[in-house]
Amino acid sequence: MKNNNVTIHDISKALEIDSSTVSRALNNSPRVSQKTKDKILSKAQELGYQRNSLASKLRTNKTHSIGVIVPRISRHFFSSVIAGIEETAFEAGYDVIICQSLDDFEREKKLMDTLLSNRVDGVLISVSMQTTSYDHFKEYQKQGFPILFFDRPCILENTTNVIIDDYKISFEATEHLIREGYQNIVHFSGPQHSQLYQNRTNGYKDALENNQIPIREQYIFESYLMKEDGIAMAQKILQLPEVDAVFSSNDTSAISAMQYLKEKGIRIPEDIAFVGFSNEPVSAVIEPSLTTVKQPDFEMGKVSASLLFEQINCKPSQRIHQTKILEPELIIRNSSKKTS
Amino acid sequence: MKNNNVTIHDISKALEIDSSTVSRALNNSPRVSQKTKDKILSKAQELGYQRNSLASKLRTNKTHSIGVIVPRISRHFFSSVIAGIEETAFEAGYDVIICQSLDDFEREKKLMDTLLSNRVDGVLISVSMQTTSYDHFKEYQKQGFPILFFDRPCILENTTNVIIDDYKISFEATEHLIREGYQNIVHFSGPQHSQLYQNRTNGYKDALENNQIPIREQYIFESYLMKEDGIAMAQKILQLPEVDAVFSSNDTSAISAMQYLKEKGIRIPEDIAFVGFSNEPVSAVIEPSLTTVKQPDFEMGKVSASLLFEQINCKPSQRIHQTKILEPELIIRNSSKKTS
DNA sequence: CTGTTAGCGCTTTCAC
DNA sequence: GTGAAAGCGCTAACAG
Repeated sequence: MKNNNVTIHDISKALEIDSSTVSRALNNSPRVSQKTKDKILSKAQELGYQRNSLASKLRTNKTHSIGVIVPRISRHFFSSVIAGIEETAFEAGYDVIICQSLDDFEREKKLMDTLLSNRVDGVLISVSMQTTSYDHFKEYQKQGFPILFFDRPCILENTTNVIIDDYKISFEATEHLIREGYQNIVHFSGPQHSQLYQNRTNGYKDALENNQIPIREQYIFESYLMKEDGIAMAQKILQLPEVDAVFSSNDTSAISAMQYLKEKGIRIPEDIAFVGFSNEPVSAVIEPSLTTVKQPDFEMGKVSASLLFEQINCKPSQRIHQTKILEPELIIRNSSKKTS
Repeated sequence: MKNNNVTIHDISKALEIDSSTVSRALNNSPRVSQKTKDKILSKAQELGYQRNSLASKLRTNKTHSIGVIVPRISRHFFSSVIAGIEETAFEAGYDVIICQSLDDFEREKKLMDTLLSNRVDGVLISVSMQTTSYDHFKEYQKQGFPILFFDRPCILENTTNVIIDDYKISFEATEHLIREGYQNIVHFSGPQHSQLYQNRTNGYKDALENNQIPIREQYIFESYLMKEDGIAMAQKILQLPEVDAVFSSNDTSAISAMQYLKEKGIRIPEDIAFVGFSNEPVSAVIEPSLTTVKQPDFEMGKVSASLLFEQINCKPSQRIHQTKILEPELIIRNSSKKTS
């Protein structure tokens, strides 16, 4: 039976080679002869040696790990971003520690703290919905700790952000519906205190205005991304008989709305057009043949991670802070032109 | 501007109190007077002290963290399990490190290694589809390291597992369809080298046999949980005109099958009954009014985490290994009785 | 190419 | 109630 606590010193003793040489061999240093390396490696194997990363991290002050904080990993958008992050991190030899804030501000702060006390080299974060104060982030950053905000940007100056052009794509999606002949377009949005959802709503509004269509506030449905909000949306939409199209910038609620309607046996008329953000695979199932907004989720992960690594490998004083804007894509599968 | 590298020694010097007392105070030891505690705490705040967990973990040989390895966090089943794990871990004061193997055996081994070298106190794992050899797990366990397998059990003796009674629920689901009048029931399954999917297929087969319905091998669709498999399934099902019901124990592929059919403009006849494992929110959207298998995902997370903590807080020699079986639920929303 | 030595930041016995 | 001192396991000058 192997012993769990084999250290380089045990190997050192067994072989009568100094522990520093053992350490070098284990790290594949060119300053150790192949012969000694082989001896050490096979002894390590034999004794069941398992490196203690804690000790090495403590000593070197480099952890080769980054933290990622997202509201919920179950949201398809975020798990795709994480896939992108992991791919880039893997190539760069970094470990990724994934955490979920559950959109809870206190939890988010606690997670930041845990990550920092574990000395991750940097953090990628999509802040919680509840987050309105960015002061503590600023504090960390001032200390030279690399933080990158993705999807939900930090409103402060001199921060690094990777975001999506929500305004533009929402404008385009809405204009698309208008061009197809729809006039009574409902907008499923998210929490309006969120910059991100505000941008989407503004894109929608401006597209209407740009086409001389009046903006009706009762056509804009706010939501807190909960199941109940989706149900409320579904109930509201039934009371607006003139509606002929939906632009959803919030699939989470759109899905529960659909689900609710289906459960009640209510069928949304075929001639109501639906344009959604295809975060969840669900939207593809709901209306796979219709227009969707394809978010650059995986790409966002890759871009964010590379930018963070740039920051990490750069002296705090020389870091360039920027806001990178990624473009979603409007995928028009077939025409949903109004027939009536 | 705060300094990133404030240690207990800096506090110690500033206050002329020994660092050991500072350490005790920071850990809220009863052996320090309230007065000194207050002084130390406020100084720590002032200097922007941030504990170095690496050092403390190294010293105490306790990390208060556990690792979780799942194939993919984007699968709804797994993110629900993780939610359960995190809830229980949080209550117990443990950190959770989430990793995805992407169903890649080599990656899984590497992740195990990383977790171990970071000295997590235990690991919860749902092994990758590719995993056929469990020897390395056994090795770790022999060394007294607590490992718990969930969802996809370890076939070896003396391991702790938390699984779902797949056979039973598949039997019940199939019998339900038979009772409703269906005879030509297709089964969407997963990789047949996986015990889990075998159990599901066996449940399906035995239900047919139990009702004197012949088992037709061409009615059983294997899948590797990839999008292409779903498409292949969809194509196959179109060539079996007598099919009147589907029992899907693999929503991932079922969804892409549905999606493919929708994209092609093919409608599955209304009188084909569908019973699925409702892991993904999608199935609820596809057929929210029909029967589904509700898996105890969140519960599985809670149960698994508690069992792991029991193992952790128990000497290796005194650990009791068991296999806990959780029961899914057949949710019959309304009758899908055959009308023809 | 290998050994000596010091120390990363923290905790914990043992004194007093 | 507080201090002195040792050491967790590893790495990195520096020396030879």
